[in-house]
Amino acid sequence: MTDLHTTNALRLLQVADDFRAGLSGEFSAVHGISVNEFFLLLHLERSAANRLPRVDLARRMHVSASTITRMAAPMEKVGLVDREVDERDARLVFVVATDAGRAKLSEALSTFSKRAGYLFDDRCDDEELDRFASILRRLIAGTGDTLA
Amino acid sequence: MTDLHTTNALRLLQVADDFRAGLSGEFSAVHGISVNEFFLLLHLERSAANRLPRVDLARRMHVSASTITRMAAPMEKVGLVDREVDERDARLVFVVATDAGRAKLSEALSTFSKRAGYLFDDRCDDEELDRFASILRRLIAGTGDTLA
DNA sequence: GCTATATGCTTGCAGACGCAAGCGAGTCGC
DNA sequence: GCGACTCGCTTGCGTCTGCAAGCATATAGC
Repeated sequence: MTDLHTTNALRLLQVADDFRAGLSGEFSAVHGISVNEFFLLLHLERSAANRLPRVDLARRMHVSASTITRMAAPMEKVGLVDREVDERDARLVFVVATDAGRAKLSEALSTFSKRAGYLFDDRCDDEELDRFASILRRLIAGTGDTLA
Repeated sequence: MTDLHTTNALRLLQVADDFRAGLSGEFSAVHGISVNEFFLLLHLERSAANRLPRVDLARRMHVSASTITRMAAPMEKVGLVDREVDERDARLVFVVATDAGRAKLSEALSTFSKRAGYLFDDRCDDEELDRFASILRRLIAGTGDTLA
């Protein structure tokens, strides 16, 4: 039908969509956050001092700067993140994870891991898992932001 | 940091997002369609008679029925798809690909394959590609709709 | 045949997002 | 210093999407 590259890309997108759709439901029901909010918190945790400028978050998350502004606002209200202005450069506004934010991330991450387990367990042995991770790592390379 | 299942799932989502973001720009610029419209056409092509009930499309594409309604309308206007009502059951409204729709899909698919080539080429050898495809196929299994 | 229920589709409304414009803050050249 | 440019953030507007309600059609029980 089509070449292997194409088939792999199609399957990749489909698996990712399926997984994300499953996550979305459980996240909003159990943790009260969206998948994007989860990733925002995760990016913060993986960063230097639990904080990132808004423009950095936007680039890492493949969303526009305005989306970060509008995502952060309600999260500040609920106390998941705080707002910090850089002392040197007043243009930079950091999104910083609060203790509550890190706790929420931790809960959500365990849900994430559980579903990741459902996805891979009984479908891959350990060696395949390693190879899979190795390939994915190379496919990410070039974007810069690691996250995993 | 975290177990391999989790790492793989995170990387999977990230690679898929990166790839989809890249596609999105080229699709709208070169072919004048969105990524979702591309997938709609692809699902039709992969189906029995180049046509599917709207509710089926919705399930396969992980979107709501209303989204299909609103996606199909402008595509009918442009002539990419047609509308057919089932003779036996007047509730079923099929979305059917026109010749123009299949041609558009063919163009877009070549763009898709090109980008899939960029993604995998020089990063995986043939054996890895096979293993990758094998794993992804198993990860999809269970949803029913194949697509690839 | 008639009512009750289920199914597929569409529409009103609200939420999330991108783009472009606007504003404040920093930097460079003079 | 001072103007011109750049950069980060926010806001207005249009688009896309999901959810819930409504409508039309089909099916089951009587």
